[in-house]
Amino acid sequence: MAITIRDVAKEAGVSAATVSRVLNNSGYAHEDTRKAVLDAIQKLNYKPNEVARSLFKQKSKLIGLILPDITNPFFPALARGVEDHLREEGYRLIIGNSDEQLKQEIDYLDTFIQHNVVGIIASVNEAHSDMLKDLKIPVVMLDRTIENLPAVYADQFEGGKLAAEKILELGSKEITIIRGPVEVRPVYERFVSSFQTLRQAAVKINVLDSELTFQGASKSVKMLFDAYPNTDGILACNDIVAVAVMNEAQRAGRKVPEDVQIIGYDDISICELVYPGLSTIRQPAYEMGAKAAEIIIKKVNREILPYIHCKLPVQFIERESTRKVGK
Amino acid sequence: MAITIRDVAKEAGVSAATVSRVLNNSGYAHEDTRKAVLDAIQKLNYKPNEVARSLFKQKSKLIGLILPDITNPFFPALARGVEDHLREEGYRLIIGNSDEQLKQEIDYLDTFIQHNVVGIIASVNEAHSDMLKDLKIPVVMLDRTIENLPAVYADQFEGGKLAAEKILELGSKEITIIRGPVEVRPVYERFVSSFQTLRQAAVKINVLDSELTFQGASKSVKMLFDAYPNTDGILACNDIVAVAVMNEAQRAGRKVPEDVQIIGYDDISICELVYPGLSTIRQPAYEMGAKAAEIIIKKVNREILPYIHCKLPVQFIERESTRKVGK
DNA sequence: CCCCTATCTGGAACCGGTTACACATTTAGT
DNA sequence: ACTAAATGTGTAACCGGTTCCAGATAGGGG
Repeated sequence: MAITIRDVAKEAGVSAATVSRVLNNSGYAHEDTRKAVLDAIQKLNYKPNEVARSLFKQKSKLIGLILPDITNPFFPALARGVEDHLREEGYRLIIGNSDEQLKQEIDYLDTFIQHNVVGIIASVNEAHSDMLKDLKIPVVMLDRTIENLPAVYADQFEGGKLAAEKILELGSKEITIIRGPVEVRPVYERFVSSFQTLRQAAVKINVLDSELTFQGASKSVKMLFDAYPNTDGILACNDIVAVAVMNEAQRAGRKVPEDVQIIGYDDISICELVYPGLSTIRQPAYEMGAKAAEIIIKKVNREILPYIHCKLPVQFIERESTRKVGK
Repeated sequence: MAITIRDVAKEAGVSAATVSRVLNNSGYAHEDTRKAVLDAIQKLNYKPNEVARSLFKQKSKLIGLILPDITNPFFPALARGVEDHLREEGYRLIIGNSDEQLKQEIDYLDTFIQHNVVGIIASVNEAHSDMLKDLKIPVVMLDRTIENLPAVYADQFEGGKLAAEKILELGSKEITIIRGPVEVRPVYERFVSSFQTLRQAAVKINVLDSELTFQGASKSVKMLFDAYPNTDGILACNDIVAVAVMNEAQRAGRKVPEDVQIIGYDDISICELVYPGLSTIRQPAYEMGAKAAEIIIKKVNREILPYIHCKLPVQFIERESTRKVGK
């Protein structure tokens, strides 16, 4: 059906082997021959079949990406970072949403391998590490970490600490931490770090649990101000929860940031769109994705890499849900 | 390296052809043989190589998806709908963000085909239709339409009309429509429909242009209330712009919905998280994605489909950025 | 002018599946 | 019991590239 390398060979009056050599710049090819082949390729609009290539070479131009849920606004930025960087190098992305389910992760992993992907970028729970352990292709963890695997992630410890320090510095006295699911490692870490930092200060601390999703967040947050009527500072486990809290605060007639300050986590795009703008801890999601892509490509090319952990810095983004520094 | 069909054949004491027949339930296979093969597969944990299969059969288990930008919150829902439905049927997704750029669309399209994808789901501008016209594999348009290609999309005409009718019904007298980029067809259609509906009423109409992105929205909307100080109703081209408008309204000291009502478009997840909750026109994004996946699978299986256009209904979601009906 | 090497090219095997076909063995029908 | 049809299995070719190897030609040095 489609144009094959033998069609090109015939058109150029050479053998398939020669076309292949011209195509890959491998071995010798006389200048005239090369030109004839290139012309034939042009004329027939030939595009080599990646599948055949992949079968013989035992390696494709595909990278598999496993993410918890692309519907959670933190992950599209990661994915975009990965994809943009990968594209420049000629790689394509097969993507799978796992919903944090081991079964789905394994399912995608298996089929990725069946498709000869040359590398895997995964954002999965450490408890599921077994499936990634003895793969014959490189794996890079993204956002999450698993022992002995290279990883790109943001500094949760610093992030949690930073959020706590800021809210203390800005004068909150009874602080409620909204803790996300403890199974999600980075979310748990930022909680622990915030908690420890707050504990060293003379403030009251409340802890409330919440899902990370849109649906879960509004529910968990409903009773917040009934349960802790005197809370005047809130550290949310992510921006979605923070926005839900802001919503609830306004509903409860509390002014943000005058009555209650709120700090989110992630710095997803909506932060600067909501009113008041949401102060937050920024994770450089796009850069994390791009970095993971960069590492996986190096690994695929068998470059030897000195480091295996790439911890990116977070920063406090001041908007309007916290009081102005120095006020 | 990996286990091949011949390894399984040797283990089971049969030929590769027999293993293949058992695997695919094609041709005959004695019950004992079948069992021996299945045992061998189990024992060796054999997973057939999709690449080899794809090469011979000239068709893979891959579908290509081209979206403008996964970072825009409307698209992840689409993608998720596609993926979830595809997964159930054993298909995987190669994904590409185009940023509406023809060059990138073509680039992805070409490589998708090189990878033997069996179908394409695309959300691209009608002006770029040429590249999709004479493909030998099925194409389904998603969110956008192109003549003569099957498409799944939401009813923009109805959506634009609905938004206009609602805001009239709820009493706004000077209505500002924020028009998105006119090149983006569905966005333009909803504008036209709103505009036409409003024109039949005795109200003043303003039109303001804006990008659809987070970055663009806040900028475009900055001068809104200076330019149209008497506007008391706003129809935004999407929810992001609507949220930016809400932000700006509150910043300008105008109460929503008392002083100014706002209706968004899309019903992305943040709508119910912001304060006040954003009334909007809901497009069933997840369902659209799932439907597109369903159609592409049927097409791949050479089912003959009676319809080629699947227009899904939109609905008005009432939240708090509009006054209560009947008040 | 000869030999050695560098350059150039095609044939054939290979990657790991699938399937057409040939051949062998059952099973069934009369 | 004898043939015809149904069942069961292996061999080999094929999908579209890549690469090893052998053979051919050209170029360079002595």
